[in-house]
Amino acid sequence: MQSASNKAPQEPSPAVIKAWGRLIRTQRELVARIEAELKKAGFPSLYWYDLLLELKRGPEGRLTPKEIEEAVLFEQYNLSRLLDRMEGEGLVRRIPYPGDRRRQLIEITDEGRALQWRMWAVYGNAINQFIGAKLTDKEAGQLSALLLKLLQEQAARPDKIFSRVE
Amino acid sequence: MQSASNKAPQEPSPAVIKAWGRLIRTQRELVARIEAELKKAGFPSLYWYDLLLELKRGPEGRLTPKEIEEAVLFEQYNLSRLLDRMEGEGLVRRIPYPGDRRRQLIEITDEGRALQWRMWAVYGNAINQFIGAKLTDKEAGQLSALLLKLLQEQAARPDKIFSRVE
DNA sequence: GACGACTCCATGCAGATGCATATACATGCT
DNA sequence: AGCATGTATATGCATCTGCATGGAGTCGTC
Repeated sequence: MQSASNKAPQEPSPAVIKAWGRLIRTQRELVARIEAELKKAGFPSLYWYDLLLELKRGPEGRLTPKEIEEAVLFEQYNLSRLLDRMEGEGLVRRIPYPGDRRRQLIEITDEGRALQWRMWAVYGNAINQFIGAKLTDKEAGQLSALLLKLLQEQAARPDKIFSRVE
Repeated sequence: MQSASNKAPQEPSPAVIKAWGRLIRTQRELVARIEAELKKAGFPSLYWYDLLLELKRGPEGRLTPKEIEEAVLFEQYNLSRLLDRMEGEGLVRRIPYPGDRRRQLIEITDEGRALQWRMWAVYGNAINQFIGAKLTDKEAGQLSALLLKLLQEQAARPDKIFSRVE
């Protein structure tokens, strides 16, 4: 019985360890470089950008905080305060959610849209420089596919199922 | 003249944008999951682990702060204070650097080694669960190779060189 | 329609981070 | 030697984050 489902700690294979190390390091490095570009241009951080972009894509430029949380992987308390700041800068607006007074809708303002747009000029350029210049489109596709596998839930493990006759 | 080397902002290709999005998101998600495992087991964050591991690998378990900075991509001021805390916990020790009194050597203590070891039981298991279970070793190798390309400096762009006759 | 359980968002407080700058030492130039 | 310049680490202060908890509103059940 080789595939016991108990909790015995499993040493990952060297290839897996290496891939994880590279993943964490590459992301940190690239984020640092890109953030530096944004800062150099006088813009706020990537989090602000992600949030603005997500809102812009939402129906009528609106999403609930809960939706934003999932979309950009933010902590609830953190998002709440980020929205305070962004509202203070006039980038978003809190409006009541019809039919449920616990919730609210966050709406991107014209100013918010404009900022997202201006940031993209810098951000897109940085992506191009730090990623586009290093990978062909084909390689980028392979990378996407591999990363997708990491995000996917263990889909009921169809492997070995065939061995369970009946 | 299609490959001008001026600074005109270049829109990255869709494949590249997608790859970048996946990279940033996958890393955040996996780090969050792994950090959650560590916390659940009562351990400090991955930064502490990385630092301890790096020290352990250094000659006699010692590195200068400068070396650590590069190895784990920490900000200087940040590292300085992290070392305060870790020293307070008895995990590392600051010792003078022979021949240069500006510098210092950070030495991992037995306690530090022990913590790194205990954390690995949880960390390794998490890596196995979140990465090892999703990728074959071959795929992990491909992922490593692609990520490596992203970290490598632009090696003198040998493409298109052949078109410059003479 | 009232109570308990739950969901959504906000917030007080402690601790961590970013930024600018300080401190201490080293090194090179004249 | 003396001074300007550079390198290594620390720190004051403002801001941001994490954690626990609070307050308001909803929903199901009786």
